[in-house]
Amino acid sequence: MHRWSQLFIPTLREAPADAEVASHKFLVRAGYIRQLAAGIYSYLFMGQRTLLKIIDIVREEMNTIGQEFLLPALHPRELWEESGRWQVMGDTMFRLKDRKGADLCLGMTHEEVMTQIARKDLRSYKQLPQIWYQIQNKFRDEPRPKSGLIRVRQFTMKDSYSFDIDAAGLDVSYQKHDQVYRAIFDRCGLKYMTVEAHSGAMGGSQSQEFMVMSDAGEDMVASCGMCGYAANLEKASSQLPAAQDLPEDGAGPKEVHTPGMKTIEEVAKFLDVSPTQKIKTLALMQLEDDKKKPGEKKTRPVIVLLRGDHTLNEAKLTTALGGKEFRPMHEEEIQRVFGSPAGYLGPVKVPALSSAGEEIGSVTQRIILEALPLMLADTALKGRKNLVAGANKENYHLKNVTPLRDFHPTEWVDLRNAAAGEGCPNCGNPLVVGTAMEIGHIFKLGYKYSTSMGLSVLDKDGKETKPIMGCYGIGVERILTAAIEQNNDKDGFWLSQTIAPFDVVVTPTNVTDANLLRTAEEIALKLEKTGFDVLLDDRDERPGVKFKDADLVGIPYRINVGKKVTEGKVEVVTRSTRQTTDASIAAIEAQFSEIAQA
RNA sequence: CGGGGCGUAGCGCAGCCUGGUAGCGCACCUGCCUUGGGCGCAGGGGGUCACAGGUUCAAAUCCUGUCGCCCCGACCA
Repeated sequence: MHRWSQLFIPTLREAPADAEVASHKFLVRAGYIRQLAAGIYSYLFMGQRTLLKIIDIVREEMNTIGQEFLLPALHPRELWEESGRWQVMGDTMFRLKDRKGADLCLGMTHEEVMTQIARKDLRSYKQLPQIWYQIQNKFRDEPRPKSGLIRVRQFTMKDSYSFDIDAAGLDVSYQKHDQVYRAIFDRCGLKYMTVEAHSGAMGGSQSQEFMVMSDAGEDMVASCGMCGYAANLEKASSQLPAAQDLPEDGAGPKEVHTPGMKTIEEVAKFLDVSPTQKIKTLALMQLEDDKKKPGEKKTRPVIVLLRGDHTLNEAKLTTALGGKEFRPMHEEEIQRVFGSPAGYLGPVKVPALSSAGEEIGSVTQRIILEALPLMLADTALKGRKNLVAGANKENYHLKNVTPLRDFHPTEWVDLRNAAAGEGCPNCGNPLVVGTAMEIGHIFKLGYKYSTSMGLSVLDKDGKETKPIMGCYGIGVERILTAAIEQNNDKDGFWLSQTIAPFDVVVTPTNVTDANLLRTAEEIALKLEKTGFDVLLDDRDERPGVKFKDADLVGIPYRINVGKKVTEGKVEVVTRSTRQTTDASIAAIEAQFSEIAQA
């Protein structure tokens, strides 16, 4: 039994001024955490106790499908050079040097180390499949840590990695994780949803995120209440109602004078057309490492065409560009490619790689083709007619612009952001867009690390084969923050009994009354014997102080030991509902067990 | 990295404009009192006013620089 009077639970009456979201305010006020630096927190008694309970659940469930490892947090540079990520990770990676001057980093994820182990000791297909996991600290020098424990620079992650002989095997490992993750989040008492996720720069592979809807989150999720479709906005698509085309006005593109009109809105209003009848032309520059000149970037113009009222989805564009970075064109680059200042850009008569599939003949020809701008048109423009676009001439726009007649995009791609109210891609029901917090992610990696780091085993036929990998993550602290975001009121928060630091706090209203204190101690001992985690609030404080603290600190039940003791009764209070039930002291084990689960 | 805000006692803040003994509430310690929703009374401890430099007889206050923290954006396997 823990006695509050002897514990360090530094509760605060007021939230720190710099806390914005509920979980941050309450974690500090309840004495769970204290800040050390931006995005770096100490976990105190109550916080650590809760996190350990979460970890117990994660471990128990993960042990049903995998084996627990513990990898180093400190990694040599060479390992990350092999996968190419020493460069890719940029400033997000914490880097340091040892006494000999050798470069090291703090692990932000562990694909490299896991693959290195697999590479050394996996020899045969007979050893597959394998699922290896660990629960460990991750270090990421985030550009902007924020919202208490929600985005931090050091945190606990359960990360697992699967190795399978083929894609069918990976499917099984992936499904196992899906099942286990659901079991974990269910047991932690979270309301969550799963969404299709952007697969990142590597493209193609399947990926699913576990999301908790919350304004404190950092992701946008589009979902359908009818058929259950849900996707991260980075990935979501939608059905659009047919847009009205303008009537043909003469033959072919026609210049119109639009003096000083630069924005879609201005031009649409001036010409009395809808933005849906306009083409939005974005001038971007793709960046790629120059193999001939290390450290320098090779550029290639990318022209993106969207319907006037749509916005570019950068994740989708990154995927379309095969994971390459991009940036907006500089003014002089726009002049060079379009021959016009920004504000009057359009696709007509701009030299770009056409989709007509030019035969790649001579070397010279290939070099020319590789230098041509890419023109990527959003699928919402497909089949449209008589649109308005910039004329690539200052103060002029073009009417009657029809795709495939007046310009030929390199490729048609889904590049736009889906928006609330648009039709679900599966069933057409209007989509809802909301804010969410990511608590887990399962991801089919494919052969990225097997290839870059040279992992192979012998198959049945004695032939070298690359195992296919998956990786799977859970943010341990995010389970706690999500739970608090979901379950709080003005006085504090309540956790599911499975993860709360204690099941119940026993509160004698006055410890100077020997009878009350003794009764409370007896109840606490009995409940502890029954299997509950019990906190006895034996502090010599007024009842109001103890009730306020009990409401604050996340414990799901409270037992008031007060004046009804003379009748042989105490009160059991459920924190979430504040429902109060009288229980008999003599039968407290049974009566409390009926309300809570032992 | 761009924009904004803030650094004064453990927490929340005032004082700064107009330079002159560093304050308030909560928390903390002692005593009395009180005991079902952050009691009351009395006494008390605690601060290099983020740091460095400058101006001045005198700097929390004015000037310059640096650092830290928060928010918005950019960024984010």
